[in-house]
Amino acid sequence: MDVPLPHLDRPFDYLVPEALDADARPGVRVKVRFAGQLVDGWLLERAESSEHPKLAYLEKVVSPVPVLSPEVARLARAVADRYAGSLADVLRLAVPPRHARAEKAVTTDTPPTDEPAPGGTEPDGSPADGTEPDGSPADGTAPGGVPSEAADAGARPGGRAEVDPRGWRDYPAGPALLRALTDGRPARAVWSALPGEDWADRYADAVAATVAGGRGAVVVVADARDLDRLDAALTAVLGAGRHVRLAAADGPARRYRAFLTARTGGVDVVIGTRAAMFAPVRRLGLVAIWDDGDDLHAEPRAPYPHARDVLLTRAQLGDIAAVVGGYARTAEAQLLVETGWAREVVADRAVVRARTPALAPTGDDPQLARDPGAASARLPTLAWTTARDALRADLPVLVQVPRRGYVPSVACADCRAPARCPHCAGPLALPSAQGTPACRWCGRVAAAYACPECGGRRLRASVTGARRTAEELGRAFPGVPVRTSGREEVLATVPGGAGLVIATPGAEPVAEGGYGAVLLLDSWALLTRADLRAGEEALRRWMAAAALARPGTAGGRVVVVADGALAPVQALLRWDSAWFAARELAERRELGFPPAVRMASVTGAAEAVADLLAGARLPGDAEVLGPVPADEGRERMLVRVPRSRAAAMAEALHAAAGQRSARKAADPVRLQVDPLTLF
DNA sequence: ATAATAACGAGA
DNA sequence: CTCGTTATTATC
Repeated sequence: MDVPLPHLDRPFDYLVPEALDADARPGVRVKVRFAGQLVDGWLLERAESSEHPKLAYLEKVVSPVPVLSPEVARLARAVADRYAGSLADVLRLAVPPRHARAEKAVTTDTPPTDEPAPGGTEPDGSPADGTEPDGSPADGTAPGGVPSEAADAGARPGGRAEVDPRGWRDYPAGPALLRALTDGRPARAVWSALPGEDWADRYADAVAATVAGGRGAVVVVADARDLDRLDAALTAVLGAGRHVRLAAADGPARRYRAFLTARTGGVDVVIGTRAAMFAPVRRLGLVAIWDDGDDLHAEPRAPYPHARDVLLTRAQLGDIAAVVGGYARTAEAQLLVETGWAREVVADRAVVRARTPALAPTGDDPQLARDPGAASARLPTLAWTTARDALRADLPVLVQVPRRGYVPSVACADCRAPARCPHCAGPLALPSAQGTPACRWCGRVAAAYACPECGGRRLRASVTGARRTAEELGRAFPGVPVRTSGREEVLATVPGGAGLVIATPGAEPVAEGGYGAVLLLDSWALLTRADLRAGEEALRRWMAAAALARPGTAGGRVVVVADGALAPVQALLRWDSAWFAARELAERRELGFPPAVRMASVTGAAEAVADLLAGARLPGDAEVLGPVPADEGRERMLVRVPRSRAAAMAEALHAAAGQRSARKAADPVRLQVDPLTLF
């Protein structure tokens, strides 16, 4: 039933009239009379009998095309359960709106086929924690990992085309991963890409290996620029017409057309932005995501699923291989490695050293960094000389500057460590300019705050990041062409000669031959954000930019304007995001933050939030934190449970939301499981 | 939403 | 005890 009310989140039985018998197949959109009115719905399955005494007839089959495949239907149910949401909400994300013209064009003579999903661990009815990919390895059904070279020898069925591992040879487990894909084994990899790596080519190789074994693939990237790059790489490897791209930005007609092409088996490979995470693919053998730390992977519509988690759930449900890749590793990916669910695919340190640009921190003089005055004062000396040398060598220089608009928060005035609540480790904020700092989570006032890092007792507001203009930097290097790449206009590539490129994070163009120098400015603005992921996010952005530099042996240099003692800076200098992710995950275990635990946020009017939580039969070990004020007079509560209780918490919250909607509680409450930002 | 149903209370 | 009104609950 395509109604978003949580208490109606279950199937309903209808009679099928003779005239609709042929068209009424599982997966089609239907219209039925429900509570007196016509509503949209999904035909999930045909049955001989029903428990229900008096059934109504199906009103209409909207289109005979069974757009919802059995595999995606099962996935959508699992995703709804995980995120305390309704099946209807997930299906709205999974199946794009119908476009009649596109449908006519695609479904001339290719009816969809529904062979059963390969293998597959049945979720055995209960919304058990066992369907979760990143849970404890104790469920026993998760062999995981890339098979070793030795174990793999001779196991391969004959007659299958072997794909050249090309750049995957740089990673000891790489060739075995590709063989596993060709052999149709559900290998699971967390891939840390080398600096300078052409990630799109590597993903094209992985897809080609999967296709060579007769299976299909889904690859999700964060934005249109990455998608263009992957698109080109796949076309080069597979040839044209073997894959489709699925992105909301491509428009409804193109999107639906691509969707139907995949659904009807016209192609076996779908790439796209997060709209593609539910793409129906025949004999799906591989799901992959690039740069899973990018917050664009989080769906902003209910129930707010994250592309990484959807793909991993999909892999878990169907014995499908999974690759989670990026230059930087997220704490979530680290958890996959530490629980043994996935195996890491990383290069040897010697190879990392050979590929990494020369990386150096430069004394983060806060006075210089913060001073909005003269251009010369804005660039620390090392950054300036590094850029100058690269330009003299006729090489391009990339300057990464943070975007404006970071949330003001409170940090130690002496060492600039973000100030956290001594009680619950939430972020401190200053309610007014001269007020006492208070926790934005538990509301406690931190009157006698002392910095745990340096013992400092003074606090200051961290200022919002200021964008350097191209003109300002241009003045520092007269006569050099300056390009900008940012929100208004994103450049995909720049030519190889001397030139300055000013880019905001995520918009850095690829330079022909690599940059001679990369400058990472205003790091403190990234690091002092009031965000659980500030360190991880800073490292992710730095690595993405630094990866575009030439190797140190070819003159590539990176200067990060930050204190070299800080952990994210250390991780960058050593090009070791696995180390940082392990550290980050350990810290989150200690503080009780996701992904070490599962959290849900309940946001809405104060009474509504209290009402919902009062009606929720939460697991006994659930902690309820808050309330803290949210925007527009609403407030927010957080529920925290151990990962083993995640399914129970989601179920309890969904049921409580159902009770509320059943008695027509007006003021809405937003439920979010593992929200990206906790404060 | 809306209709069926259970619960409740006032007046006979 | 019955009727009429209101809260509750299911909606195939």
